Amino acid sequence: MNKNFEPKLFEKDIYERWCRKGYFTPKIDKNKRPFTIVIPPPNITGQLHMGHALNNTLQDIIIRYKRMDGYCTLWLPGTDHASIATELKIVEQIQKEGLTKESVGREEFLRRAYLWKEKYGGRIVEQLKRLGSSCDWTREAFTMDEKCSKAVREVFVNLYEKGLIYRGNRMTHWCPSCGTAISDAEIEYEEQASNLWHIRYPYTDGSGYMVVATTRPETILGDTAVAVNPEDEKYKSVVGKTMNLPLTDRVIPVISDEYVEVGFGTGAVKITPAHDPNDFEVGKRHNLETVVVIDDKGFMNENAGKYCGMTREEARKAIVNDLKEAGLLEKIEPYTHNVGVCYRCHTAIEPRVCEQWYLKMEELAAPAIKVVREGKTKFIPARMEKIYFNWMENIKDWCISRQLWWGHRIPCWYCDDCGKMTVSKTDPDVCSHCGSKNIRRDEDVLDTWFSSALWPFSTLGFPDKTEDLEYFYPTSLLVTAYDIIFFWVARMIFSGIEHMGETPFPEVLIHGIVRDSQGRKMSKSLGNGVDPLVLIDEYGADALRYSLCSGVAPGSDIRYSDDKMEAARNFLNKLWNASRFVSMNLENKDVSGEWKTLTDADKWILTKLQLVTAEVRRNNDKYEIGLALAKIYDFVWSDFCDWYIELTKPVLYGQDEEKKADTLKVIRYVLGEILKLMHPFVPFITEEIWTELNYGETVMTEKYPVYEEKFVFGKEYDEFEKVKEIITKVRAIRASMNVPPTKKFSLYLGSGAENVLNEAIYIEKLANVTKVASAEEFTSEEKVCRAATSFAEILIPLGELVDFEKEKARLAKELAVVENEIKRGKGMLSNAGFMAKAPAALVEQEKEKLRKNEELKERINAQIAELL
RNA sequence: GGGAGCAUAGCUCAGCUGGGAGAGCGCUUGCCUUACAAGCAAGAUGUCACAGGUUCGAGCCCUGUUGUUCCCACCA
Repeated sequence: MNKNFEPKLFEKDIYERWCRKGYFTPKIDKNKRPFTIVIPPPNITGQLHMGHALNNTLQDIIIRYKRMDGYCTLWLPGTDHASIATELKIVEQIQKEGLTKESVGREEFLRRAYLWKEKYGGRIVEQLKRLGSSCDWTREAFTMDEKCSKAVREVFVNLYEKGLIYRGNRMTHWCPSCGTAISDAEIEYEEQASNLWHIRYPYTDGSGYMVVATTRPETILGDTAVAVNPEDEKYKSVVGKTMNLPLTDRVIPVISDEYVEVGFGTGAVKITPAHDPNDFEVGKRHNLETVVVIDDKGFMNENAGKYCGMTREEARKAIVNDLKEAGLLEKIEPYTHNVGVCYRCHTAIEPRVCEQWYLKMEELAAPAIKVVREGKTKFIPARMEKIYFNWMENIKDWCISRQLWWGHRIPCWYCDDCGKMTVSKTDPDVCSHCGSKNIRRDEDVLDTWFSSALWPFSTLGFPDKTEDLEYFYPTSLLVTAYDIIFFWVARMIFSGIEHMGETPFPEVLIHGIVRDSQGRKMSKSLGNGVDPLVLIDEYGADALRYSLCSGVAPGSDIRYSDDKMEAARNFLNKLWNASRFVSMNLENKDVSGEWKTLTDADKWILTKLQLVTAEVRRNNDKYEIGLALAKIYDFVWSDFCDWYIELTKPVLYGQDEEKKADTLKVIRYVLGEILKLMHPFVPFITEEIWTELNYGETVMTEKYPVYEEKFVFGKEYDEFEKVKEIITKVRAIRASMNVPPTKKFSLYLGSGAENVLNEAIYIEKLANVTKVASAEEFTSEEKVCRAATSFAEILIPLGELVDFEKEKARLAKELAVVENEIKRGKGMLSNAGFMAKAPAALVEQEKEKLRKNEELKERINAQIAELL
């Protein structure tokens, strides 16, 4: 084995071997319980970022743990076609050739998109592999593959036939840059510093003007009324009057509507039904005309007169200018407000009235709320359910059509003769209503999330009743970040219930996002992103996995830092070297067969191993990955390396061959259990050591360790804790007395430490003393340093090295600590309330503690007396 | 406007059903001890944000306050 842990040397080979051996592919076994996770499919346009790394590491840890724990595990991977994102890439490519999307046509566009997908769509998959993800690649899916497309079509038609999917002419969020409608969930709000422009609207009767405040002067051209609150005294007399709409020759009325808030702005609101959702509603109530002035690309249209052809921004400037010149601009007030932007391209959303497809949500949401209320789907942590309920209970109909080409084309045909729609699972040749051949297919595609919503069953073969669907659905767990609870989790839940009759997963593990070392979100614009692939190159996939998961708690964000990467790498290096120690000692040794006799040190580590195994399992079962890792870290570094390995040295470097063989068997066994315990978290290094030390073909398919009563030795464990205490005490004295490491001395143990004398060999080696004997044997006149442990006194003849002042100070300090403890204990035990109400075991424990402390105090006092 | 999270060592964070404050990094001191200096040993460091309350007992439970981060809604 190499002196240092160098993951580059083996990660790739190991992953290839796992794939080749088919370890990731489950064999359906009705006698086993399935455990299924479907991957949150990354976009084909995506590159692995830290969020993916965290998300997939968590899934891999859980799936590897369950696999080792005897489940028939399936981690089903795949990718998402990412309608808008991919379409933008292709458009960009086409533009580079000086062409446009329209000029190349739909067919050619799609051909190019598929080519692009073939070429780049697999990038992220390869990157997931580098993380060690144990996905079943034989079942890899793609939201636009045949299987998933069939499911989409089936679901669309069923929902349409049930009347849940409908076409409607409504106010829609429109992204002028992407050129498509988007759903409510796809809008983000950004706070932007802007102005409230106060504009004078002159009355037609020449009786002056009314001042209207707006944040969007460019929409003036689309105004069809000005509204005031009916209760507003200020305006009661003007309702019904008409006014000249500035910069146009149109005349609009003053109307009254509850929507207007008295006291905000000027109390008068210009109404632009075509370009504002609230105004649209007002317009409907008052039968106002809808004048569209901005087109689908964000340019002013022919209704905008001289401003036609300008962008929204240019028009705003020009209009404000013209208003100023016309003397109609009362004032400009700085104003900060939230502007809705497209979550993909961050362009300001333009609300627009247009014909789109919608999914009626009320009926679908109700049972989806119910399953979570009833605990049939649990969010971990539970507080995430509030986010879910808040969204589901206020849900609006979902706009599912997109004016794009890359995606699932809506299976609806319009008849040019009878004008009716044909919606069908198979492509029709004729109109299903009149039989006409003059039918055209809808141009639009479905929202990407429409197909993602079906992911837990579309990937398993739905609508066909496949063996996979039968066995693996419902899946067992979904692991995702909180930012896509609305986009994805909620929609999968109602889709699963609607189409499969069952919630798609009983548990949803929500994790946070990865931030930079200062707690900021990683973003392209800040340039603070960290590339997980670079980290894998530098530190190895295991170190990345470890650093992402140590200290991770469900639902909370984590910070990335180089320090954490180094800490992870150091820990793995520690494991590596511990294994190297075992490996070197095993050379040319026969360790087959059972061990014969166990030393107390062996029993101590075996007991400790059982305790940590039980705890790690408990944490794993609750998906408390961070806690499990912390316990493993402690056990491996402190107990195994710092104590047990050191304890084996006196034996391994000694002459007793039989003892040596037994010790080797124990250390080899404990290391093997460690490798199994750690494998789900750091799969590569554990596999490398496993095969390097000839434990077997792979650790991946080993049984995850269980707590074994037969390896728990309570008495010896307690006894050995005493040995450790003595060693620690002697080392501390050596340090505080400035005794050089080369200076050796003897050690005498007082009454209470009789049993510990049997373990002298360990104390000699680890505390660096020449001999350990009973205090009764100490007869020398030499100056001696006395110290107290919790169970006995110890004597160290240090001769001239004993410094009375230092000794006095040390003992005084120890005395103070003990006296404080005694005070605390006495306080508790003399408290009537405590004695009456505290559990009996606790009272006993306190009594025992007090007794021990009083003994300790006596010992220290005796030492102080001795000193004087 | 509605809701949620967080506040513990210099930094990053653990702390399970209330019962003597923890880890990593950093810091101090001494060590190249034949697994590992990416290491070993020994240390120092806390008004558990603040104010009340419940309790025999509160970092943990309740109420309020402050600071901070986020989500939802979106009034021109």
